[in-house]
Amino acid sequence: MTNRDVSQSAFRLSAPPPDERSGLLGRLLTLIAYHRLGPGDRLPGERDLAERFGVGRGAVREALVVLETLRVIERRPNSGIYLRAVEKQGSIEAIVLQAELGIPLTGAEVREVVELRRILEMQAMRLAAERRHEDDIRRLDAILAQGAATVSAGKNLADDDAAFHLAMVEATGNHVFLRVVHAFYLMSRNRRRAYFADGRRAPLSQAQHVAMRDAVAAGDPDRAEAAMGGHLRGVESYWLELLERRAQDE
Amino acid sequence: MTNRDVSQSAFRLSAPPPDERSGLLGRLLTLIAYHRLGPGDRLPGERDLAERFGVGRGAVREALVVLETLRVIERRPNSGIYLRAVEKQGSIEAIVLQAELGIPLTGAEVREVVELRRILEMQAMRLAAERRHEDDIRRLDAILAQGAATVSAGKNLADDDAAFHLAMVEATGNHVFLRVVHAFYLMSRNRRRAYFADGRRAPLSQAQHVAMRDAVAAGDPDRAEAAMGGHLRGVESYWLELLERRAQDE
DNA sequence: ATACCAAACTGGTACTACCAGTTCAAAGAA
DNA sequence: TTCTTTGAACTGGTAGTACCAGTTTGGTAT
Repeated sequence: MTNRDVSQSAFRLSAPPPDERSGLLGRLLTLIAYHRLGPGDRLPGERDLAERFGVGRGAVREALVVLETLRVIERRPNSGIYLRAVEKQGSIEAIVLQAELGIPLTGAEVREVVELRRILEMQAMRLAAERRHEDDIRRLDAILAQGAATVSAGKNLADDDAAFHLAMVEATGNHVFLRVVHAFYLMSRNRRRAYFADGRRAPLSQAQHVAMRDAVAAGDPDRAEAAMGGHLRGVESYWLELLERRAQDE
Repeated sequence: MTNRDVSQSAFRLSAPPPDERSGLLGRLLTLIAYHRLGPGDRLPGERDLAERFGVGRGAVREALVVLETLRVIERRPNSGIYLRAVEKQGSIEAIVLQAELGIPLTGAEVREVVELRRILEMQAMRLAAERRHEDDIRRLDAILAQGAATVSAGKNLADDDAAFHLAMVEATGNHVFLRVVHAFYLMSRNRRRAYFADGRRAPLSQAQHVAMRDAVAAGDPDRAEAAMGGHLRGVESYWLELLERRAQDE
């Protein structure tokens, strides 16, 4: 790439999946990254942005509303648009958005997500084992059956895997809990698909899932937690190894 | 300014308007509640909503964009606007929005938030005690000093309390963790202020906070976790008693 | 009863116009 | 020169219009 202007960002190069950051939101984040804007910095005005991106002002405003909702920016009437301390004040959904736009998580974020996921899911297993109802077990079984079909067909288990883990959290009966974990699965969908691209991993996951289901059905929190712990160890090692590989590439 | 760390803290809990539901967002949610709309149901068209609320279509669209990013609704081009399974698929920030609009949490939500908060903060204390740096301890001390001043002045400790707990999570070094807990504190700010409206609670909280700070500074995860556990027990009992009182009123 | 088609309606988008504040630099007063 | 004033330019907030390209729907012809 030789030519470099604002619209052709250097940011795109660092994104392994050139997942068409064509959307206005992506282009806005690209602009922020390109100009190295930090907390407190002021963005161009709405009219300026609209002209720069070749879209209407309404479209720009809608994108800005999203970023404001996610606590990425702050819009001060009659003054301007300002960046907030993203890494501290941003919402969890902001990371989800980031993932949807094809912006990969930073190394630090990956480690943090992995750590938090473990905390949440380990506790979820305890609660699920203590409180599970028949409906929960039936839902788990249905997902496992679906997963078995997916494995047989040689398809990607990623979504069935997510459904299983989310159903486990749902079995805690805590919907707020479910929302939080759901956000984590939304932000890591691409990585999960990549993980299961290696077909050998799916059967192992399925087997571990079955063990987890049984522990929960038996109402054994300790066994359930241990099963989840072992399951997560395998997944986490993949994520962290991937980080090391990425670090060596640079 | 000596306590610049505190006042210039990244956490702005001073919220948007705790105002009535005068905003378009609140009116939209009111409409949804009034018509008893559930998952899958279709909302009136944008033009209809605009006329109904006496605002421009652009304003309606911006409100809808917010609800869509929070996964409350789904907008299908050339078809309509549909409600999603809020309690399962909605984002955590949707609850924050709800709180900002003055819509109280349901009893189930309160119990779930309390439970999840305990899980998160107990683990946060362990990690904080293991990893705390000097900066973290200094930040905690600054917040405690600020809190002491607040108590002396007889003011409401709510925001200092939140700042302390968030600083604890920040001491884990996990920013994603911080984001999640931050959302919890955003959604419960009003309740926290009500809690500290009884001035007798502030000194107790301060004392417990000091104990927690010491345990973390000493690098003792078990003591830190236990201190947080005791602290939370008191707070939780207030929340749950409040629920019983509310239930009896009905 | 079925197949078909056109009108009505939908969200997506651009553009214009106006308001009410903020910002800031130039003009004026000390 | 230094400080004050003031006004023009600019800002986000909002309403309104027009058009596009699909979906939905109801009535017509088969």
